[in-house]
Order: sequence, then structure tokens, then C-alpha cells
Amino acid sequence: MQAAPAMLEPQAESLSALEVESIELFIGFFKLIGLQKSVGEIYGLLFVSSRALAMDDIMTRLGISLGAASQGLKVLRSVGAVKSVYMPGDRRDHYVADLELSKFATAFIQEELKPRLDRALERIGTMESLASGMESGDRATAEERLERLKHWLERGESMLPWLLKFLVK
Amino acid sequence: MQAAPAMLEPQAESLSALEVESIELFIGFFKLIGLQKSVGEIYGLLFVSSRALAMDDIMTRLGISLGAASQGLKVLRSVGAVKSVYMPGDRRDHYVADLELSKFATAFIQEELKPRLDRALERIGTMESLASGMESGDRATAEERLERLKHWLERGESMLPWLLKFLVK
DNA sequence: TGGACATTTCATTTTTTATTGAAGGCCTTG
DNA sequence: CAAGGCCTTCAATAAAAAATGAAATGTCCA
Repeated sequence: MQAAPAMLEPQAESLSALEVESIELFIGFFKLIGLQKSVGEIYGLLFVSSRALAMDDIMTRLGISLGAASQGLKVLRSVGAVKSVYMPGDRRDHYVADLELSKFATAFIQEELKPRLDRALERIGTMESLASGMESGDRATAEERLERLKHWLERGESMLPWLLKFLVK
Repeated sequence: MQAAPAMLEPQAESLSALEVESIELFIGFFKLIGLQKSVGEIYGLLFVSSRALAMDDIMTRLGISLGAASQGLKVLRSVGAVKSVYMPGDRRDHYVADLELSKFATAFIQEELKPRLDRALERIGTMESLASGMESGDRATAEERLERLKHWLERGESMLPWLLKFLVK
């Protein structure tokens, strides 16, 4: 009755329990800051790997496609989470995880949070002009709320430099 | 050639420029903390409304379905972003935006960030045991990296209470 | 220069997530 | 206590996001 143990899963044979934990950990984390599963998978694998891996290794070990591996590495490079190291006698790029974890937080704050706060404050300017043309009752309500929102956003914005400093240590 | 101006859009006729700005602003914000578009739409509409709105009004003005309105309001109630007020002579619930913006940040930190950090630290414990059974070269690498990750996560966790205090003012 | 090999890109497919609206529960009221 | 309004739920559907892999691009030797 029992089938040959091989070929149950195409190439997932090769992930250790440690690797699985690491991958799951980083998938969760990266999702939080808006990065996709495959990016977390790749970083998680590299994080516990003591040697540099080629894209080809990554694809095979994780069972993901060429395209996903290429794009995932592109994202990781762009946030500085991964760097490529030279391997003599091998034309392929080999990647290692950059262990400066604060980079993720920094990238998130500067590329997601900050722009969004700026955009929101810009919008509030627009909304203030729009409100000024309304009839007095509604205008008062709108103006008070916009003022409040503006204060809060400015407060948030003022915290970012501090937060960055703290995270980078 | 020109058609009657009516019925170009079923019921979107009724959103003011101010409302549109507000809705877009909050959609963006809420997405950032993992809430869906319809939730942001509803809050954005309520935020600039000087009177309480029934679910029915919300559906009609935003052109969303019954289910989306119901579920969106459920989420907003659950994070305390919205409260219902009693309207004499009307059986329907009417909603107003709670203006304590810090609630969103608080909910996000306590319901998303904190649990994820806890889970990650838990995983690191597991990973440390797994690493201890490895051969010495790989073990050293893994242990050093896990230690580093743990420190960073603990540091993040230690910041949360401060962050909460700051945001709540 | 030619031809392997490595990598990127992108149209298509798959998977995931959000939305819809019909069915049903729960009140309120006549 | 029946009828009807208000709201929630959830299976079906639609929309959005991610993954796939073939084709295009680049790169390195021989």
C-alpha cells in the first residue's frame, strides 16, 4: 500500500526544520511591511544559511519559479537586505543575507510611512480650502476635524526621525 | 449627441469633493495598517460628516453593498473608530466617527505588531534548540544570527509601550 | 563572433482577498 | 403573533495580487 517515499513533493525534500521556522518567521514579518511571501521565503532561507546561495539554489530549495526568485532578489537588493558575493569559478551571482535588520524598518518608514504622511498632509490642505466654501455649520465641523487630524499627523511625522534613530541603534 | 446627464453612475452623484478627499485619505491610511478599502471608505465618509449616518445612507452614498457596509462597520466598531448614536424616531443605528485617531495606531500595535513580535520570539526559542543539534560550523553561524535577531526583536518589543504612550498623547 | 549560460521581463495563469446579495435571525409594532 | 424593517452571515462571484515560465536581454568565454 505504501508508495515509494520519493516524489511526494517535487523538490521540497531539502528544507530543514530550522529553515522552515526561519522562512515562516520572515514571511510573517515581511508581509507586515507589505512585502510578498516569496520575498520573505528567500530572506528566511538565506538568513540561516552559512554559505552564499545562487538564484538557482534558491528556486530549487524553495520550489519557486525563476521569475519569483529573480523578482524577490531584486526587492531584497533594493532594500539592502541581501548582497551578492563573488564566488571564484562560478559565473552565477551568489547571495547572502545582510544581517542589519534595521534596514527593513528603515526602508518601511522612509518608503511607505513617510510618503503617506506627507501625502495626507497635502490632502488636508486641499480639504481646508474645500471646507472654507461650505455653509457655516458644516464648515465648523469640518474645520475642527481637519485641524485635529493635521495635529495628529504632524505629531506622527515628528516622531519618525526619533524612531529611525532608535531602530538603527 | 449628449445623453441626459442622469444615470451615468448609479448613485455616486452625491459625494462632494471634500468627501472624496477624505475617503481617499483614509483608504490609504487604513490599507497601511491592513484594513480593507471599504473600511477606509466608510470612515472617510463619516469623518467629514456633521451628522450621524445610517448603514443605509453609507451604502447608498458610497455605492457599496449591504454586506460590505455591515462588515466594514463591524470592523470599525471593533477598533473603536466609530460609535453609534441614538436617533429618536428611527429604528436604524446611526454612526459617527470617533475622532480619537490614536485608536487606530493603538489597535494596530496591540493586535498586529505585538502578537507578531511575541510569535517571532517564540519561534527563535524553537530555532535555538534546532540549531544546537547541528554540526559545529553551521551551528555557530545559526546561533550568532539567532542571537542577533533576538536582541533586535526584544529591542523592538521594549519600544512598544513608549510608542503607545506617545501616540495616545 | 558565436553560443552557451545567467538573469530579467512580462503576458498569462493561478491564488488570494474582497465584495456581493440572498437567506435568515432578531426586533419592533400594529 | 404576524408582518415588515434592520442587520448579519456566508456561499458564490468578482477583483486584485502574486507566481509562472517562455521569450528577450545581457554576459562571459573560446
